[in-house]
Amino acid sequence: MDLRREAGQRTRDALQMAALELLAQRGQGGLTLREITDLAGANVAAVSYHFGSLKALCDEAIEHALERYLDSQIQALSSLGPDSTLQEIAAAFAGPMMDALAARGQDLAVMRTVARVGIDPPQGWERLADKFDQIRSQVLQRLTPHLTGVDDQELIFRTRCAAGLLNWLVLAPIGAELALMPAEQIERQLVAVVAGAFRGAPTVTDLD
Amino acid sequence: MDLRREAGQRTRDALQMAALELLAQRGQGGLTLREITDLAGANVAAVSYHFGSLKALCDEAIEHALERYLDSQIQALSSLGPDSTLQEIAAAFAGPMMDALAARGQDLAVMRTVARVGIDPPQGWERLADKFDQIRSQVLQRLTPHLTGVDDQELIFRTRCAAGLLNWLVLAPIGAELALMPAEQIERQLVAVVAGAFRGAPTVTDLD
DNA sequence: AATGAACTCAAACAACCGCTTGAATTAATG
DNA sequence: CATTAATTCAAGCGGTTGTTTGAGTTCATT
Repeated sequence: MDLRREAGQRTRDALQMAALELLAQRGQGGLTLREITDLAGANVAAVSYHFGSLKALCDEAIEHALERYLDSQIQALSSLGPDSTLQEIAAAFAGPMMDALAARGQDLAVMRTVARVGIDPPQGWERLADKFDQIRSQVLQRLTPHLTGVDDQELIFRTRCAAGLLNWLVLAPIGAELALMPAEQIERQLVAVVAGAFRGAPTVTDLD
Repeated sequence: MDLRREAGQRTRDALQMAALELLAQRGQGGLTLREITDLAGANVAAVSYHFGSLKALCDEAIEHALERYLDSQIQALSSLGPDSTLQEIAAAFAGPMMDALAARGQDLAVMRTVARVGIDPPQGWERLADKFDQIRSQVLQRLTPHLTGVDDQELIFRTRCAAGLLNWLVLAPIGAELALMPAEQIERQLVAVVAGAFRGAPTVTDLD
């Protein structure tokens, strides 16, 4: 029982990759069993055989993509020094998304899928809630020294705004334009915007 | 020929409103002919009779919503004084979205539909390109005096980031949480973030 | 009252949906 | 070589999709 199982795993992976690609393009409701199997070069029955149902396949692909993204962001944030600047924090926060935009390929599909999940959350996403918490607390911890006058609730709000901004960039057609810019230019301008959103510009000027 | 035509217009409007509501909830691919007609209290054939097809109905509802939003934002921006602060510009820019979040109702459906259009653009959106240009040039004109060291391309980039941030807030589930906050708190925190994104936080500190 | 246009309706249409089935294929095991 | 289990396949299942059709209803006009 070797070659058969390897072949099975291969079609399993191909199905999951095809599902991810279509999920990134059109979201959960916009894909079809036949589309996936055609793209993967498999038979329609392979989905039921390997995953049980189309929904189970999509759930697994989404959760896999989401976990992959969260881990990369956690790693980027935890590699920051203890006295990092606002721009360094922003660069770490936006890093995975920027890298995906520059690399195109499968990473971009992962990012697009993650971003779509932010709009239409799947049902099992609570299973990854601790990783979200981990990211949030890390960002909060790094951000607090730079924004002493801002309470935690507002810092979380700004972090979610920054995350939403990034998700938008990879999802909207502007992302295609972005990918044409030199990577260093994307990096510079994006870090400036994200750091600016973190810092904010309150009406009552209580900044340092 | 009076009462009959009025009744016809009534079901036409009901269909368009139902389509808008479902478009806001689930996007272009996630709605069904029967769902729309059920919500509107009409027969399935009414769609073909009044609009020709489901797609034509959706296109009309989307374009109507988009035009309504663009006009409200143009009006908000043009009511700004000549020497408005960064926060006032941000408030005008985010105004329509904030108002919709506070009002709930049909305006929110318009905003959600507009935001979804930003991700999956309909084919006829070029017809409104001049209104997009109008908004962009107005924002640029207001923003330039505050950010003398930043070129137009980067200002446009920051504007699109700010727009994406707003779109994200009305689309993502965080929007539901936002609506629970006091309107003044939303206003204050959102203006701070948008103005912060406009201002940016470049690594080379060339701010005033 | 009769005509005719504007509109609505239940029923049906082909096409496609996700999913299942039983046979065929493949490769490890006795 | 015969057996057995894992995988693939074409074909078909009931159900739903968007759209069409022709009869029926409603109301202004004659």
